[in-house]
Amino acid sequence: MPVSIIPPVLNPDLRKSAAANSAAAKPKGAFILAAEKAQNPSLNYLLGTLPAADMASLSEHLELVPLRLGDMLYEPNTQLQHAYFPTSAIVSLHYVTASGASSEISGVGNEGMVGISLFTGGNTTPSSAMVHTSGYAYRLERSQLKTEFNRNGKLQQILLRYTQALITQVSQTAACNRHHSVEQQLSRWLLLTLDRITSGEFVLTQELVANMLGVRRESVTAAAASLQDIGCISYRRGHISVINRKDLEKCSCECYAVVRKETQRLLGVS
Amino acid sequence: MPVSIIPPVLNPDLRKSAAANSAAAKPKGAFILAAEKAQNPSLNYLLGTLPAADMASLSEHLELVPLRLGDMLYEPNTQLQHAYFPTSAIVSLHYVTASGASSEISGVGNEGMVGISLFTGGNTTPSSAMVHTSGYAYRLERSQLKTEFNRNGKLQQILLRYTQALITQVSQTAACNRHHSVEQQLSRWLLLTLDRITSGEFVLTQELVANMLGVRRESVTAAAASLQDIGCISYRRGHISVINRKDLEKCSCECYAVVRKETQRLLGVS
DNA sequence: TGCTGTCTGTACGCTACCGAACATATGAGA
DNA sequence: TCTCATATGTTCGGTAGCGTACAGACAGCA
Repeated sequence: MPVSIIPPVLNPDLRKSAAANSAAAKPKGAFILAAEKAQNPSLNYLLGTLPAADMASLSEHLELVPLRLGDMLYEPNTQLQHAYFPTSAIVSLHYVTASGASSEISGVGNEGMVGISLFTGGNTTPSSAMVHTSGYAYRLERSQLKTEFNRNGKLQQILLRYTQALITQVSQTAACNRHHSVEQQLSRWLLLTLDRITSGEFVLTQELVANMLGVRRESVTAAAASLQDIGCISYRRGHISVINRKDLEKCSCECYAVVRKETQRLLGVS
Repeated sequence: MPVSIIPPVLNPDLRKSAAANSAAAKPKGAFILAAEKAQNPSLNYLLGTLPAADMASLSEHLELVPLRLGDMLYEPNTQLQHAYFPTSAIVSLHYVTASGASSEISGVGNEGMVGISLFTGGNTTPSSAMVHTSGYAYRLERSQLKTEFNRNGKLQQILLRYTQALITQVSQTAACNRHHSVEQQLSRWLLLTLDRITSGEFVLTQELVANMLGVRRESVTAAAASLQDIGCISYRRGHISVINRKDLEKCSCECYAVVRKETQRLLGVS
């Protein structure tokens, strides 16, 4: 039953103080994607919807940090110190069972935020947050987030809406885990992830995807081979590319469409 | 694949105006449980935590309604008109797939509220809310809930904490659906439901439980028989009784304990 | 008391997915 | 260019849960 998870990477950048705000512009972060454009908070949809005035007061507290594959943003029942607003990174919220098996609860990309529990008041959760696609995120200190949230402005409004979008995604994951095949779930996962990146190609192994879905690596291999035969995707060692998005949507269960539609409706984005 | 759901019951009580506030004391509601004590908003934990002052302003807007097995409190993508705070009723939030199969996303009893999306701002959800244990709930009109929530008082605080508890339960359902056996899931579901009632006996069919878990009725029959053999539960046509709670906890996966612990931590109850 | 609808028990073949073991092939780094 | 860690391919038996079908048994009601 135990499914091996990527060994957590200690990303020294994540330990730096806010003083080292420009760290991301230095080599340590630059390796992630050389061609990546200069980062900007508004690349995150939640931050992007804030009026200029709100953003002005917030921006001095936002710290750009590079997130790398395997970085743990939080672990079960440990106090979160920051909320993360991904711009190009993608984070997986997942739960690891007592027997060591894992499964993703929800993904978080540039449409969302990691650290809901900071403003709901719980501060910790039984789940973990792991980076599965390297990139950048802006982070905000715990106390700052709480302060901003309690201003009852646009940030509170959009975070509450995002919370509902998150609940929708988690709910859909629950139903999907119950009723849909691995191939359908793989299609759903690829589509949801595709919506969070710009490139159309994923840099990840089938083993990692298997951990996300909570299935065996072999099951992912079989499903991926099937999708490749149909011509939806193509893949090679450590890479997956979506070739035909329309066909991939046909291979997915409705869960993808439900989540996407709700996310668009609630946040006005995708 | 299609799993038949109980045909939605049109509960005339739910259509009455606030003027018929005392409806619950009349025969229509009385049948539910003759021995049931007079209802009181503080039987719901969320309402129960409110300071007297907050409660005073709220209580005039709270309407006691009887909820009966099969009542639908909301359906996918339709505007909610009320938030419900169960006292003795239990509601199932569930999703019905495109092929007609259903599975529970979370249960809501006297520890919670049905209608989160009213204050998050979405107003609708892709899921449904169906009563699976008859009883009572206090309800609050949509606009009243929003007004109260935006006061930024204790109600907002406790609702945000409840939202996190809900996310925990949904997340755990997702992981449980992926990794645990029907017998473990049945045990978890019975325990969670047991925490929401006072009697120790459930009035429900195996078919209904199967719809909740999203599995076949026969799978529930087998799991229930197994639990009965062990001596955890006993059941007869339309009734399930928990005989030995400790043993039932041993038959459950850790998901029950995780949800219960988090609920207690976040709400200080259950 | 007897009828009847509904709830529960049982059986059968089937399929998807699991667990384990091992073969092959890729590509990053020496 | 070669090496080797690691990613992917393949196989095989096992099993949990599904879909279907039907039998028995309970309980509400006439």
